[in-house]
Amino acid sequence: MIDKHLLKLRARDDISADEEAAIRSALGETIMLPADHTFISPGTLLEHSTLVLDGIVCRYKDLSNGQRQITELHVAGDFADLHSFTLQYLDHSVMTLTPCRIVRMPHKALTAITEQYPHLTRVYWFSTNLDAAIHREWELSLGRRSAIQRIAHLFCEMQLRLSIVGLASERHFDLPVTQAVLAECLGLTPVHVNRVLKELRETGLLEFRSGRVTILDLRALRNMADFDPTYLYLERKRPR
Amino acid sequence: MIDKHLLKLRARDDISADEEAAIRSALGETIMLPADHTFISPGTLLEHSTLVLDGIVCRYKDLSNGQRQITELHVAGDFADLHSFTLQYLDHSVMTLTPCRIVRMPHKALTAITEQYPHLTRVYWFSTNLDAAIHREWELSLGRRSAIQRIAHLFCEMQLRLSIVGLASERHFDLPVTQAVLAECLGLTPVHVNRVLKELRETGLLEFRSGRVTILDLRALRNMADFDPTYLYLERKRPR
DNA sequence: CGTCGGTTTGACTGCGTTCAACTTAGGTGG
DNA sequence: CCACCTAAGTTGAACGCAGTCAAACCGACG
Repeated sequence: MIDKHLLKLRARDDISADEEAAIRSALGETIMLPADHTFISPGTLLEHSTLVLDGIVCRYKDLSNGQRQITELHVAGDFADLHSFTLQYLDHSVMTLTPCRIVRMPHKALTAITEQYPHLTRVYWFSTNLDAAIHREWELSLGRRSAIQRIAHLFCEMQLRLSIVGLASERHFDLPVTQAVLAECLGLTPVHVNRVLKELRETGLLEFRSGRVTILDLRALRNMADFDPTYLYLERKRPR
Repeated sequence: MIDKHLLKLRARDDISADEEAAIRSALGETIMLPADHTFISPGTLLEHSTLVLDGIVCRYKDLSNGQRQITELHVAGDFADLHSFTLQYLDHSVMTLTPCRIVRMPHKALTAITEQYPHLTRVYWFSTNLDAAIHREWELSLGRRSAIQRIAHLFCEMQLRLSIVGLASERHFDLPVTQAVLAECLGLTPVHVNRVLKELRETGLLEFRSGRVTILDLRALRNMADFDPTYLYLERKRPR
Protein backbone atom coordinates (compact mmCIF):
# COMPACT_ATOMS: atom_id res chain seq x y z
CA MET A 1 0.00 0.00 0.00
CA ILE A 2 2.74 2.45 0.94
CA ASP A 3 5.29 0.67 -1.23
CA LYS A 4 5.63 3.68 -3.53
CA HIS A 5 6.31 5.89 -0.53
CA LEU A 6 9.03 3.50 0.59
CA LEU A 7 10.45 3.39 -2.93
CA LYS A 8 10.70 7.16 -2.85
CA LEU A 9 12.36 7.26 0.58
CA ARG A 10 14.75 4.42 -0.19
CA ALA A 11 15.85 6.11 -3.41
CA ARG A 12 17.50 8.69 -1.13
CA ASP A 13 18.36 6.95 2.14
CA ASP A 14 18.25 3.61 3.94
CA ILE A 15 15.09 2.86 5.87
CA SER A 16 15.37 0.10 8.46
CA ALA A 17 12.67 -2.48 9.09
CA ASP A 18 11.98 -0.79 12.45
CA GLU A 19 11.51 2.55 10.75
CA GLU A 20 9.28 1.03 8.10
CA ALA A 21 7.16 -0.48 10.86
CA ALA A 22 7.00 2.88 12.61
CA ILE A 23 5.75 4.50 9.42
CA ARG A 24 3.12 1.83 8.87
CA SER A 25 1.81 2.05 12.41
CA ALA A 26 1.59 5.83 12.17
CA LEU A 27 -0.84 5.76 9.27
CA GLY A 28 -4.60 6.01 9.51
CA GLU A 29 -7.24 4.66 7.18
CA THR A 30 -7.19 4.96 3.40
CA ILE A 31 -9.47 7.57 1.87
CA MET A 32 -10.69 8.12 -1.68
CA LEU A 33 -10.97 11.68 -2.98
CA PRO A 34 -12.67 12.79 -6.21
CA ALA A 35 -10.84 14.83 -8.84
CA ASP A 36 -10.71 18.63 -8.60
CA HIS A 37 -11.26 18.61 -4.88
CA THR A 38 -9.46 21.16 -2.69
CA PHE A 39 -8.95 19.37 0.62
CA ILE A 40 -6.59 21.83 2.31
CA SER A 41 -7.12 25.58 2.42
CA PRO A 42 -4.70 28.28 3.63
CA GLY A 43 -4.80 29.06 7.32
CA THR A 44 -6.70 25.99 8.48
CA LEU A 45 -5.13 24.26 11.48
CA LEU A 46 -4.11 20.77 10.44
CA GLU A 47 -3.68 17.71 12.59
CA HIS A 48 -2.44 15.21 10.06
CA SER A 49 -0.40 15.03 6.89
CA THR A 50 -1.54 13.47 3.64
CA LEU A 51 0.32 10.70 1.86
CA VAL A 52 -0.70 10.24 -1.78
CA LEU A 53 -1.14 6.57 -2.63
CA ASP A 54 -2.52 7.07 -6.10
CA GLY A 55 -3.40 9.95 -8.40
CA ILE A 56 -2.08 13.48 -8.91
CA VAL A 57 -2.28 16.20 -6.26
CA CYS A 58 -1.08 19.80 -6.45
CA ARG A 59 -0.27 22.69 -4.17
CA TYR A 60 -1.44 26.05 -5.46
CA LYS A 61 -1.66 29.69 -4.50
CA ASP A 62 -4.29 32.16 -5.66
CA LEU A 63 -4.00 35.82 -6.53
CA SER A 64 -6.89 38.10 -5.63
CA ASN A 65 -7.69 38.60 -9.32
CA GLY A 66 -8.40 34.90 -9.66
CA GLN A 67 -5.13 33.88 -11.24
CA ARG A 68 -3.62 30.69 -9.87
CA GLN A 69 -0.10 29.34 -9.64
CA ILE A 70 0.51 25.66 -9.00
CA THR A 71 3.70 25.46 -6.95
CA GLU A 72 4.27 21.71 -7.02
CA LEU A 73 2.79 18.50 -8.38
CA HIS A 74 2.60 15.43 -6.19
CA VAL A 75 2.46 11.84 -7.33
CA ALA A 76 2.00 8.47 -5.66
CA GLY A 77 4.45 8.08 -2.80
CA ASP A 78 4.67 11.81 -2.01
CA PHE A 79 3.43 13.50 1.11
CA ALA A 80 1.41 16.45 -0.18
CA ASP A 81 1.67 18.40 3.06
CA LEU A 82 4.29 16.91 5.35
CA HIS A 83 5.39 20.48 6.05
CA SER A 84 2.09 21.10 7.82
CA PHE A 85 3.54 19.06 10.69
CA THR A 86 5.85 21.90 11.71
CA LEU A 87 3.91 24.75 10.12
CA GLN A 88 0.53 23.77 11.71
CA TYR A 89 -1.33 25.64 8.98
CA LEU A 90 -0.43 26.22 5.35
CA ASP A 91 0.04 29.31 3.21
CA HIS A 92 -1.41 27.56 0.17
CA SER A 93 -4.16 25.18 -0.93
CA VAL A 94 -3.85 21.52 -1.81
CA MET A 95 -6.16 19.85 -4.31
CA THR A 96 -6.58 16.66 -6.27
CA LEU A 97 -6.19 16.87 -10.03
CA THR A 98 -7.39 13.30 -10.56
CA PRO A 99 -9.32 10.89 -8.34
CA CYS A 100 -6.91 9.99 -5.55
CA ARG A 101 -6.31 7.41 -2.91
CA ILE A 102 -4.70 8.96 0.16
CA VAL A 103 -3.80 7.97 3.69
CA ARG A 104 -3.32 10.28 6.65
CA MET A 105 -0.58 10.42 9.24
CA PRO A 106 -1.60 12.22 12.45
CA HIS A 107 0.82 14.90 13.59
CA LYS A 108 0.80 13.28 17.01
CA ALA A 109 2.32 10.20 15.42
CA LEU A 110 4.92 12.38 13.73
CA THR A 111 5.74 14.00 17.06
CA ALA A 112 6.27 10.52 18.48
CA ILE A 113 8.57 9.71 15.56
CA THR A 114 10.66 12.82 16.25
CA GLU A 115 11.03 11.67 19.85
CA GLN A 116 11.90 8.05 19.12
CA TYR A 117 13.43 7.89 15.65
CA PRO A 118 15.99 10.66 15.07
CA HIS A 119 17.13 9.19 11.76
CA LEU A 120 13.60 8.77 10.42
CA THR A 121 12.96 12.34 11.54
CA ARG A 122 15.86 13.47 9.40
CA VAL A 123 14.49 11.42 6.49
CA TYR A 124 11.17 13.24 6.70
CA TRP A 125 12.91 16.57 7.19
CA PHE A 126 14.89 15.72 4.06
CA SER A 127 11.62 15.01 2.29
CA THR A 128 10.30 18.52 2.95
CA ASN A 129 13.67 19.92 1.84
CA LEU A 130 13.32 17.97 -1.38
CA ASP A 131 9.99 19.72 -1.95
CA ALA A 132 11.79 23.02 -1.40
CA ALA A 133 14.42 22.02 -3.97
CA ILE A 134 11.63 21.38 -6.47
CA HIS A 135 10.21 24.81 -5.65
CA ARG A 136 13.61 26.36 -6.39
CA GLU A 137 13.88 24.59 -9.71
CA TRP A 138 10.41 25.86 -10.61
CA GLU A 139 11.49 29.37 -9.63
CA LEU A 140 14.33 28.99 -12.12
CA SER A 141 11.92 27.80 -14.79
CA LEU A 142 9.38 30.54 -14.13
CA GLY A 143 12.01 33.24 -13.92
CA ARG A 144 14.43 32.36 -16.68
CA ARG A 145 13.30 29.55 -18.97
CA SER A 146 11.37 30.15 -22.19
CA ALA A 147 7.93 28.63 -22.61
CA ILE A 148 9.18 25.64 -24.56
CA GLN A 149 11.98 25.02 -22.07
CA ARG A 150 9.58 25.22 -19.15
CA ILE A 151 7.25 22.64 -20.64
CA ALA A 152 10.11 20.35 -21.61
CA HIS A 153 11.57 20.69 -18.12
CA LEU A 154 8.32 19.83 -16.39
CA PHE A 155 7.98 16.67 -18.43
CA CYS A 156 11.59 15.73 -17.67
CA GLU A 157 10.94 16.19 -13.97
CA MET A 158 7.75 14.16 -13.97
CA GLN A 159 9.32 11.38 -16.02
CA LEU A 160 12.13 11.02 -13.50
CA ARG A 161 9.98 11.36 -10.38
CA LEU A 162 7.42 8.89 -11.69
CA SER A 163 10.08 6.41 -12.75
CA ILE A 164 11.33 6.25 -9.14
CA VAL A 165 7.98 4.88 -8.03
CA GLY A 166 7.64 2.63 -11.04
CA LEU A 167 5.10 4.74 -12.91
CA ALA A 168 7.18 5.86 -15.88
CA SER A 169 9.43 4.31 -18.46
CA GLU A 170 11.93 6.18 -20.58
CA ARG A 171 9.28 6.64 -23.25
CA HIS A 172 5.88 6.69 -21.62
CA PHE A 173 4.02 7.86 -18.56
CA ASP A 174 0.57 9.00 -17.60
CA LEU A 175 0.01 12.57 -16.50
CA PRO A 176 -3.76 12.86 -16.60
CA VAL A 177 -4.08 16.63 -16.38
CA THR A 178 -5.41 19.23 -18.78
CA GLN A 179 -3.33 21.76 -20.70
CA ALA A 180 -4.88 24.42 -18.45
CA VAL A 181 -3.30 22.70 -15.43
CA LEU A 182 0.07 22.65 -17.17
CA ALA A 183 -0.38 26.37 -17.82
CA GLU A 184 -0.99 26.95 -14.12
CA CYS A 185 2.22 25.10 -13.29
CA LEU A 186 4.26 26.98 -15.84
CA GLY A 187 3.08 30.56 -15.52
CA LEU A 188 1.67 30.50 -19.05
CA THR A 189 -1.76 30.67 -20.67
CA PRO A 190 -3.53 27.50 -21.81
CA VAL A 191 -3.49 28.82 -25.37
CA HIS A 192 0.26 29.18 -25.39
CA VAL A 193 0.79 25.78 -23.77
CA ASN A 194 -1.25 24.34 -26.61
CA ARG A 195 0.91 26.03 -29.23
CA VAL A 196 4.14 24.90 -27.61
CA LEU A 197 2.91 21.31 -27.25
CA LYS A 198 2.24 21.40 -30.97
CA GLU A 199 5.78 22.60 -31.56
CA LEU A 200 7.23 19.83 -29.37
CA ARG A 201 5.15 17.32 -31.29
CA GLU A 202 6.21 18.66 -34.67
CA THR A 203 9.90 18.73 -33.78
CA GLY A 204 9.65 15.09 -32.70
CA LEU A 205 10.55 15.59 -29.04
CA LEU A 206 7.40 14.69 -27.19
CA GLU A 207 3.72 13.99 -27.51
CA PHE A 208 1.06 14.78 -24.93
CA ARG A 209 -2.40 13.51 -25.71
CA SER A 210 -5.29 12.89 -23.36
CA GLY A 211 -3.11 12.70 -20.29
CA ARG A 212 -0.51 10.37 -21.74
CA VAL A 213 3.06 11.49 -22.41
CA THR A 214 5.20 9.87 -25.06
CA ILE A 215 8.80 10.97 -25.00
CA LEU A 216 10.24 10.63 -28.48
CA ASP A 217 13.75 11.82 -27.70
CA LEU A 218 14.60 12.03 -23.99
CA ARG A 219 18.17 13.20 -24.52
CA ALA A 220 17.10 16.05 -26.81
CA LEU A 221 14.28 16.94 -24.45
CA ARG A 222 16.60 17.17 -21.45
CA ASN A 223 19.07 19.13 -23.45
CA MET A 224 16.49 21.63 -24.64
CA ALA A 225 15.16 22.03 -21.09
CA ASP A 226 18.61 22.37 -19.53
CA PHE A 227 17.50 19.57 -17.24
CA ASP A 228 19.93 18.78 -14.44
CA PRO A 229 18.45 16.18 -12.05
CA THR A 230 20.75 17.20 -9.18
CA TYR A 231 17.84 18.97 -7.52
CA LEU A 232 15.96 15.68 -7.12
CA TYR A 233 18.74 14.36 -4.87
CA LEU A 234 18.92 10.87 -6.30
CA GLU A 235 22.66 10.73 -5.98
CA ARG A 236 23.95 9.47 -2.67
CA LYS A 237 27.26 11.18 -2.12
CA ARG A 238 28.26 8.86 0.69
CA PRO A 239 26.65 5.92 2.44
CA ARG A 240 25.08 6.72 5.79
CA MET B 1 25.65 38.03 18.57
CA ILE B 2 22.92 35.60 17.56
CA ASP B 3 20.22 37.86 18.99
CA LYS B 4 18.70 38.43 15.53
CA HIS B 5 18.52 34.68 14.98
CA LEU B 6 16.71 34.31 18.31
CA LEU B 7 14.38 37.18 17.40
CA LYS B 8 13.50 35.35 14.20
CA LEU B 9 12.89 32.02 15.95
CA ARG B 10 10.92 33.56 18.80
CA ALA B 11 8.67 35.41 16.36
CA ARG B 12 7.31 31.96 15.47
CA ASP B 13 7.73 29.76 18.54
CA ASP B 14 8.94 29.73 22.12
CA ILE B 15 12.60 28.95 22.66
CA SER B 16 13.56 27.87 26.16
CA ALA B 17 16.73 28.96 27.93
CA ASP B 18 18.04 25.39 27.56
CA GLU B 19 17.41 25.42 23.85
CA GLU B 20 19.04 28.84 23.49
CA ALA B 21 22.09 27.49 25.31
CA ALA B 22 22.13 24.45 23.02
CA ILE B 23 22.12 26.73 20.00
CA ARG B 24 24.92 28.88 21.35
CA SER B 25 27.11 25.92 22.21
CA ALA B 26 26.58 24.45 18.74
CA LEU B 27 28.07 27.46 16.96
CA GLY B 28 31.64 27.80 15.76
CA GLU B 29 33.70 30.91 15.26
CA THR B 30 32.53 34.06 13.53
CA ILE B 31 33.78 34.61 10.00
CA MET B 32 33.83 37.68 7.76
CA LEU B 33 33.09 37.24 4.06
CA PRO B 34 33.57 39.85 1.34
CA ALA B 35 30.75 40.93 -0.98
CA ASP B 36 30.01 38.95 -4.17
CA HIS B 37 31.57 35.81 -2.82
CA THR B 38 30.07 32.42 -3.67
CA PHE B 39 30.84 30.27 -0.66
CA ILE B 40 28.67 27.25 -1.48
CA SER B 41 28.51 25.55 -4.86
CA PRO B 42 26.12 22.84 -6.03
CA GLY B 43 27.11 19.28 -5.27
CA THR B 44 29.78 20.00 -2.67
CA LEU B 45 29.46 17.90 0.46
CA LEU B 46 28.81 20.20 3.38
CA GLU B 47 29.57 19.62 7.05
CA HIS B 48 28.12 22.75 8.58
CA SER B 49 25.32 25.24 8.06
CA THR B 50 25.76 28.99 7.81
CA LEU B 51 24.00 31.47 10.04
CA VAL B 52 24.01 35.03 8.71
CA LEU B 53 24.83 37.54 11.45
CA ASP B 54 25.05 40.57 9.24
CA GLY B 55 24.71 41.43 5.57
CA ILE B 56 22.71 40.04 2.66
CA VAL B 57 23.18 36.54 1.27
CA CYS B 58 21.36 34.85 -1.59
CA ARG B 59 20.72 31.40 -2.98
CA TYR B 60 20.87 31.21 -6.77
CA LYS B 61 20.69 28.76 -9.62
CA ASP B 62 22.38 29.11 -12.99
CA LEU B 63 21.23 28.16 -16.44
CA SER B 64 23.80 26.84 -18.90
CA ASN B 65 23.44 29.98 -21.03
CA GLY B 66 24.65 32.10 -18.14
CA GLN B 67 21.30 33.36 -16.93
CA ARG B 68 20.84 33.34 -13.19
CA GLN B 69 17.83 33.11 -10.92
CA ILE B 70 18.10 34.13 -7.28
CA THR B 71 15.70 31.87 -5.38
CA GLU B 72 15.81 33.53 -1.97
CA LEU B 73 17.37 36.45 -0.14
CA HIS B 74 18.73 35.95 3.37
CA VAL B 75 19.18 38.61 6.01
CA ALA B 76 20.68 38.77 9.48
CA GLY B 77 19.25 36.01 11.67
CA ASP B 78 18.62 33.59 8.78
CA PHE B 79 20.35 30.31 8.18
CA ALA B 80 21.37 30.44 4.53
CA ASP B 81 21.69 26.68 4.18
CA LEU B 82 20.14 24.91 7.13
CA HIS B 83 18.68 22.49 4.61
CA SER B 84 22.17 21.24 3.82
CA PHE B 85 21.98 19.39 7.16
CA THR B 86 19.59 16.82 5.74
CA LEU B 87 20.46 17.26 2.06
CA GLN B 88 24.27 16.90 2.59
CA TYR B 89 24.92 18.77 -0.65
CA LEU B 90 22.94 21.50 -2.35
CA ASP B 91 21.34 21.90 -5.74
CA HIS B 92 22.16 25.61 -5.84
CA SER B 93 24.85 28.12 -4.99
CA VAL B 94 24.96 30.51 -2.05
CA MET B 95 26.74 33.85 -2.23
CA THR B 96 27.14 37.09 -0.34
CA LEU B 97 25.67 40.21 -1.92
CA THR B 98 27.29 42.50 0.66
CA PRO B 99 30.16 42.00 3.10
CA CYS B 100 28.82 39.54 5.66
CA ARG B 101 29.46 38.32 9.13
CA ILE B 102 28.55 34.64 9.46
CA VAL B 103 28.88 31.85 11.98
CA ARG B 104 28.85 28.14 11.29
CA MET B 105 26.99 25.31 12.95
CA PRO B 106 28.53 21.86 12.38
CA HIS B 107 26.10 19.24 11.16
CA LYS B 108 27.37 17.00 13.94
CA ALA B 109 26.05 19.52 16.42
CA LEU B 110 22.73 19.53 14.58
CA THR B 111 22.61 15.75 14.73
CA ALA B 112 23.13 15.99 18.47
CA ILE B 113 20.28 18.50 18.66
CA THR B 114 17.96 16.12 16.82
CA GLU B 115 18.83 13.44 19.34
CA GLN B 116 18.44 15.56 22.46
CA TYR B 117 16.04 18.40 21.68
CA PRO B 118 12.97 17.20 19.75
CA HIS B 119 11.23 20.56 20.06
CA LEU B 120 14.24 22.54 18.87
CA THR B 121 14.55 20.04 16.04
CA ARG B 122 10.99 20.89 15.01
CA VAL B 123 11.83 24.60 15.26
CA TYR B 124 14.69 24.18 12.81
CA TRP B 125 12.61 21.93 10.60
CA PHE B 126 10.00 24.69 10.66
CA SER B 127 12.70 27.14 9.65
CA THR B 128 13.51 25.20 6.48
CA ASN B 129 9.79 24.94 5.77
CA LEU B 130 9.55 28.70 6.07
CA ASP B 131 12.21 28.98 3.38
CA ALA B 132 10.09 26.69 1.23
CA ALA B 133 7.05 28.93 1.83
CA ILE B 134 9.09 31.89 0.60
CA HIS B 135 10.05 29.86 -2.46
CA ARG B 136 6.37 29.21 -3.13
CA GLU B 137 5.49 32.87 -2.84
CA TRP B 138 8.27 33.69 -5.28
CA GLU B 139 6.91 31.05 -7.65
CA LEU B 140 3.60 32.88 -7.49
CA SER B 141 5.33 36.19 -8.21
CA LEU B 142 7.42 34.81 -11.05
CA GLY B 143 4.53 32.94 -12.58
CA ARG B 144 1.63 35.32 -12.22
CA ARG B 145 2.52 38.81 -10.99
CA SER B 146 3.33 41.69 -13.35
CA ALA B 147 6.72 43.34 -13.16
CA ILE B 148 5.51 46.20 -10.96
CA GLN B 149 3.70 43.80 -8.65
CA ARG B 150 6.74 41.59 -8.34
CA ILE B 151 8.97 44.47 -7.34
CA ALA B 152 6.40 45.85 -4.91
CA HIS B 153 5.97 42.39 -3.42
CA LEU B 154 9.67 41.84 -2.91
CA PHE B 155 9.98 45.13 -1.04
CA CYS B 156 6.94 44.24 1.10
CA GLU B 157 8.53 40.93 1.98
CA MET B 158 11.89 42.40 2.84
CA GLN B 159 10.32 45.18 4.91
CA LEU B 160 8.47 42.65 7.03
CA ARG B 161 11.30 40.15 7.35
CA LEU B 162 13.78 42.86 8.26
CA SER B 163 11.42 44.45 10.77
CA ILE B 164 11.30 41.14 12.69
CA VAL B 165 15.01 41.39 13.38
CA GLY B 166 14.88 45.12 14.05
CA LEU B 167 16.36 46.23 10.75
CA ALA B 168 13.36 47.95 9.17
CA SER B 169 10.78 50.52 10.14
CA GLU B 170 7.48 51.07 8.37
CA ARG B 171 9.15 53.65 6.16
CA HIS B 172 12.81 52.79 5.81
CA PHE B 173 15.22 49.94 5.46
CA ASP B 174 18.54 49.19 3.86
CA LEU B 175 18.75 46.71 1.03
CA PRO B 176 22.24 47.33 -0.33
CA VAL B 177 21.92 45.48 -3.63
CA THR B 178 22.04 46.63 -7.23
CA GLN B 179 19.10 46.79 -9.60
CA ALA B 180 20.71 43.90 -11.48
CA VAL B 181 20.39 41.76 -8.33
CA LEU B 182 16.73 42.71 -8.02
CA ALA B 183 16.31 41.67 -11.65
CA GLU B 184 17.84 38.28 -10.86
CA CYS B 185 15.37 37.83 -8.00
CA LEU B 186 12.39 38.84 -10.07
CA GLY B 187 12.96 37.15 -13.41
CA LEU B 188 13.29 40.50 -15.14
CA THR B 189 16.02 42.44 -16.92
CA PRO B 190 17.94 45.21 -15.12
CA VAL B 191 16.64 47.71 -17.67
CA HIS B 192 13.05 46.87 -16.92
CA VAL B 193 13.62 46.91 -13.16
CA ASN B 194 14.97 50.40 -13.59
CA ARG B 195 11.90 51.54 -15.50
CA VAL B 196 9.52 50.05 -12.96
CA LEU B 197 11.42 51.60 -10.03
CA LYS B 198 10.96 54.92 -11.77
CA GLU B 199 7.25 54.27 -12.06
CA LEU B 200 6.99 53.36 -8.36
CA ARG B 201 8.86 56.55 -7.51
CA GLU B 202 6.66 58.71 -9.73
CA THR B 203 3.42 57.25 -8.39
CA GLY B 204 4.59 57.98 -4.85
CA LEU B 205 4.71 54.41 -3.59
CA LEU B 206 8.37 53.77 -2.95
CA GLU B 207 11.89 55.03 -3.51
CA PHE B 208 14.96 52.87 -3.94
CA ARG B 209 18.23 54.76 -4.11
CA SER B 210 21.73 53.50 -3.46
CA GLY B 211 20.59 50.51 -1.47
CA ARG B 212 18.13 52.37 0.73
CA VAL B 213 14.39 51.81 0.50
CA THR B 214 11.90 54.50 1.47
CA ILE B 215 8.32 53.30 1.54
CA LEU B 216 6.05 56.24 0.88
CA ASP B 217 2.75 54.39 1.14
CA LEU B 218 2.96 50.92 2.67
CA ARG B 219 -0.75 50.21 2.44
CA ALA B 220 -0.90 51.12 -1.25
CA LEU B 221 2.28 49.13 -1.89
CA ARG B 222 0.90 46.01 -0.24
CA ASN B 223 -2.35 46.44 -2.05
CA MET B 224 -0.69 46.79 -5.43
CA ALA B 225 1.49 43.74 -4.75
CA ASP B 226 -1.39 41.62 -3.44
CA PHE B 227 0.82 41.09 -0.40
CA ASP B 228 -0.54 38.57 2.10
CA PRO B 229 1.99 37.92 4.89
CA THR B 230 0.47 34.55 5.78
CA TYR B 231 3.36 32.81 4.07
CA LEU B 232 5.83 34.29 6.57
CA TYR B 233 4.08 32.43 9.39
CA LEU B 234 4.13 35.23 11.93
CA GLU B 235 0.70 34.38 13.24
CA ARG B 236 0.62 31.82 16.02
CA LYS B 237 -2.65 30.00 15.67
CA ARG B 238 -2.41 28.41 19.10
CA PRO B 239 0.09 28.58 21.92
CA ARG B 240 2.43 25.61 22.13
C1' DC C 1 40.47 64.22 -14.27
C1' DG C 2 39.70 59.67 -16.02
C1' DT C 3 37.79 55.20 -15.00
C1' DC C 4 34.44 51.97 -13.79
C1' DG C 5 30.28 50.03 -12.04
C1' DG C 6 25.77 51.17 -11.81
C1' DT C 7 21.76 53.79 -13.41
C1' DT C 8 18.90 55.99 -16.85
C1' DT C 9 16.73 56.71 -21.24
C1' DG C 10 15.22 55.87 -26.12
C1' DA C 11 13.99 53.11 -30.16
C1' DC C 12 12.81 48.86 -31.71
C1' DT C 13 11.67 43.89 -31.31
C1' DG C 14 9.39 39.73 -30.04
C1' DC C 15 7.44 36.25 -26.98
C1' DG C 16 3.53 35.22 -24.93
C1' DT C 17 -1.26 37.16 -24.11
C1' DT C 18 -5.81 38.26 -25.39
C1' DC C 19 -9.94 37.63 -27.68
C1' DA C 20 -12.67 35.04 -30.44
C1' DA C 21 -14.12 31.37 -33.30
C1' DC C 22 -14.04 26.70 -34.38
C1' DT C 23 -13.09 21.57 -33.68
C1' DT C 24 -12.92 17.41 -31.14
C1' DA C 25 -13.97 14.00 -27.69
C1' DG C 26 -16.69 12.09 -24.23
C1' DG C 27 -20.90 11.67 -21.75
C1' DT C 28 -26.11 11.93 -21.40
C1' DG C 29 -30.72 11.42 -22.46
C1' DG C 30 -34.50 11.09 -25.93
C1' DC D 1 -28.49 5.19 -32.25
C1' DC D 2 -28.13 9.76 -32.62
C1' DA D 3 -28.91 14.66 -31.01
C1' DC D 4 -27.23 17.34 -27.70
C1' DC D 5 -24.16 19.28 -24.28
C1' DT D 6 -19.99 20.47 -22.26
C1' DA D 7 -15.15 20.52 -21.31
C1' DA D 8 -10.97 20.45 -23.55
C1' DG D 9 -8.18 21.34 -27.35
C1' DT D 10 -6.91 24.07 -31.61
C1' DT D 11 -6.15 27.92 -34.56
C1' DG D 12 -5.85 32.85 -36.21
C1' DA D 13 -5.21 37.86 -35.72
C1' DA D 14 -3.96 41.73 -33.08
C1' DC D 15 -1.98 43.51 -28.97
C1' DG D 16 1.20 44.70 -25.26
C1' DC D 17 4.54 43.86 -21.64
C1' DA D 18 9.00 43.13 -21.06
C1' DG D 19 13.35 42.22 -23.64
C1' DT D 20 17.16 43.83 -26.50
C1' DC D 21 20.49 46.90 -28.06
C1' DA D 22 22.82 50.99 -27.64
C1' DA D 23 24.11 55.32 -25.90
C1' DA D 24 24.36 58.71 -22.30
C1' DC D 25 24.67 59.86 -17.56
C1' DC D 26 26.19 59.70 -12.81
C1' DG D 27 28.87 59.25 -8.64
C1' DA D 28 32.58 57.14 -6.14
C1' DC D 29 37.22 56.61 -6.15
C1' DG D 30 41.87 56.37 -7.80
